[in-house]
Amino acid sequence: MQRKKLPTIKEIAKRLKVSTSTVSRALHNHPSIGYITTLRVHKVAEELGYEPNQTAISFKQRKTYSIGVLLPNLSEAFFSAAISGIENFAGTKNYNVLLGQSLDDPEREKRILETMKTHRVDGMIVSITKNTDNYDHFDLLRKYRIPIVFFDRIPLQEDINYVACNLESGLLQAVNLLIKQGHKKIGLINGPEQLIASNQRQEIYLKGLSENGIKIDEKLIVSSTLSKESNQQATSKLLSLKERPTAIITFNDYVALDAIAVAKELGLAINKDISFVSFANLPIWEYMDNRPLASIEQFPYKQGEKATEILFSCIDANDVDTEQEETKKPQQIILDSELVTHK
Amino acid sequence: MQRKKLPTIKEIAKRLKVSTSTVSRALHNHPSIGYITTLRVHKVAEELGYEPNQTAISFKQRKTYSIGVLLPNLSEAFFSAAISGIENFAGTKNYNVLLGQSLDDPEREKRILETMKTHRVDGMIVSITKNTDNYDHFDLLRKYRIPIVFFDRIPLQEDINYVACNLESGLLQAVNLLIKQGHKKIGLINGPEQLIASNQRQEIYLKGLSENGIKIDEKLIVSSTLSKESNQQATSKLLSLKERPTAIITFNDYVALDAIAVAKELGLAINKDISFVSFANLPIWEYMDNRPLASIEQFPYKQGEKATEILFSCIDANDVDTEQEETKKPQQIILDSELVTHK
DNA sequence: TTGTAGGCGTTATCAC
DNA sequence: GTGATAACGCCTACAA
Repeated sequence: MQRKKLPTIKEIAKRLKVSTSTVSRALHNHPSIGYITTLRVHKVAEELGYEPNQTAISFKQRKTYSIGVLLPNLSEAFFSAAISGIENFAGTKNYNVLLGQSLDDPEREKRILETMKTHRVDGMIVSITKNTDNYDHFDLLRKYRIPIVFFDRIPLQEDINYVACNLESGLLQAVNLLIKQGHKKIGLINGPEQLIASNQRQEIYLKGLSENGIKIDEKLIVSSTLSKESNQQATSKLLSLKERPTAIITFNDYVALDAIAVAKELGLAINKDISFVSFANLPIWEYMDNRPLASIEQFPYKQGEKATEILFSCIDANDVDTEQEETKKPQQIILDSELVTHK
Repeated sequence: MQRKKLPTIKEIAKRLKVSTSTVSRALHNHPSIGYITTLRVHKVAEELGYEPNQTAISFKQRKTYSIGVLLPNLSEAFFSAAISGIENFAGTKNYNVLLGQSLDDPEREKRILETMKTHRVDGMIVSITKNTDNYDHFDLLRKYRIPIVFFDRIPLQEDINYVACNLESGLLQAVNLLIKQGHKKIGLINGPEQLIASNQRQEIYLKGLSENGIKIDEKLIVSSTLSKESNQQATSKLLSLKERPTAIITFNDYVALDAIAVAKELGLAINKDISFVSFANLPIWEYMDNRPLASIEQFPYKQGEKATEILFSCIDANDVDTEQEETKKPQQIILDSELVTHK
C-alpha cells in the first residue's frame, strides 16, 4: 500500500548520533549549529540522497507551495499562453501549478474547485466558465482564506482580485482605424449576452461609432454562442443584410475564422470587399492570407504572469497577519489592449 | 505564518463526545460504526463544513493523488491537446495534475523534475526536451519508485513505459499518396538529428521511396533546428536545387507553415507547383488556403489519455506489491498515425 | 460498537 | 550548541 521509504532526517540523526532537531537545523544552516556538525549533516544527507518530504512540510506548515489554475479550456491558444505565463512565474518562486479545466461546464468547475480546496492549494487563479452564474463556490474558498485571482473571464462581483484587459483602448483604435479607412457600416459579431465581455464589447463599439458621428444600426449587431454553426449563422445574417457591412468586428479569433470562411464562400474578397477585426491575436494569423485587418491583442501570457504576481502578494499577506481580518483592498489590474495591424 | 484553522475530526469528536477514531471511521462509513453514530458524525461534519485535510492524508498515506506532467511547451497545440487529455482522464480518477514546462531547456527539465519529486507526485508523464541527452534524473525517480510514462518525445532507453505514435502507418500512406499523384522528387525537411523522431521519419521516408522504386537523392533530405529561420533556410535549400522537389514532407506543422510561406514567396502555387505533407495536424489548417495536401495525425489528446491510463496502472501496481522488486514489464503503447487529407 | 495509542516527517519551543 | 518533546490531522492496529 505504501511506497518505498525514503531517507528522513531521523536516519541522518541516527547515523550521526545526534538529535533530529540538530539535523533539521543543520540542514537549514541555522546559525546555532556548529560548523562541523552542519558540515557532517550535509555530508550524510548527500550520501543518503536525502530530500525533504514536502508532504510532511506542507502538512506541518499548512502551506503546500502550490497554486491552482482553473481555466475553461487548455486547447485554446489564449489560455495555453496564459498558463504558460503562470507556470513560468510560479516556477521562479518555487511554486507548483495544479491544473484544471472546466471545459465551460459549471459543474465541472465546481468539482475541480473542490479538489483544489481539498488539496489545500495556497491560492487560485481562475477564468470562469461562460455559463457560471453562481459564485458561491468561489466565496467559500475566500472564507477559507484561499486567495483567488480571476483573470480574463471575471465574475460580476466587487471585492475580488482580478487581472483583465481593457478592451476600450484596442477596440476604439480599431473602430477609428476602420472609419479612417472609409468604412461606414461596421458590424459586430458578439458573444453570448450573459458574458460580461460581450457587454463591454458592445458598449465600446457603440461609443466608438458615436464618437465618430456614425449612426447606430441595430441590425449590424448580432451575437453568437461561439459554436462554429452559430458563428457561421451570425455571419450570414450580417452579410445578407441589404445594408451589408463593409467591416466586421468579431468577438474573438475563432469567430473571425468562421466569419472569414463564410465571407469567402460568398465570393467576397477579404480586406477588400470586407474587412475584419478580431480580439485575441492568434499566433498563426501571420501565416494566413485571409486574415483580419487587425487584431486587438490582449496579452494572455502577460495577464497570466500578472495574475500570478497578484496571487503571490495575497498569499504573502495571508502569511504575515495571522489573525487580522482581511482589510486589504482587492487588487484589480487592467492591462491595456493594443491594436496590432497585420502588415 | 499559518493560515486559519479549518475544522478537523478532532473538533467533530469533541462536539459529539466520541473519539477521533470513531469519527474517522464514521466519515468513511465503516461498517463497524453504528448507524446512528455515523449519521450524527456526518451531520456535525456538514455543519462545521468539515473537509478532510488532504495534506495530512497525503502525508500519512505517502500518496498525494497527484501526477506530474512535464512538457516542452504548452503553447504548442500538440502539447496543449495532450495535456487536455491527461487532465481529463486524471480527473475521472480524482487525481490532480501538477504541471511543468521545460521550454526545451534540459536544466529546467531537471529542476522541475526535482520539485515534482519533492512534492511526492504519485507518478509522472513526460515528454522530453529536444536537447535531453542524459537520463539520470529520470532514473532517479524510478529508483524512488515514482513511475514515469513518456510520451511522444521518448528517451533512447529500453525498459521504459511510453506512449508514442507509429509514424510508419501515416508516413507510408503519405509517400504512397504522393507517388500515386505522380510526384517523383519528394523532399524531406527533418528535425534535429539527435531527436529519435527525426531518425524515424527519415528511415520510413527512405523505406517508402524504396518500396515504390524511387531512387534516393540525398540532397532531398535537409534538416532544421525547428527555429523559424532554420525552417526557412532548409526550405530554401530544397527549393533552390536544380532538381527541385515537387513535394515536401515536413517534420511538423510549424515547419510546414514556414516552408509554405517560403514557397509562396518564391511564387510557387501550393498544391500545384509544390505539395506539402506534414505531421501533427493543427486544427487550424481547415481555415487556411495554402495548406498541406495532407497531415499525418498523431492524436495528441488520445496519447495523453493513454499515457495517463498506463501511469495509473503503474501506480496501482506500486500500491499492491508493497515490497516486491519491479518485475513488471514496461508498457509500451504505439498508436497508429493516420493520414488525413485536407479536402 | 467504540476507545486508546502510536506513528507518518518535520519544525518549533523549551530546556540544558 | 544541542537535545527532548510536542504538535500538525489523520488513520489503524489493538484493546476493551
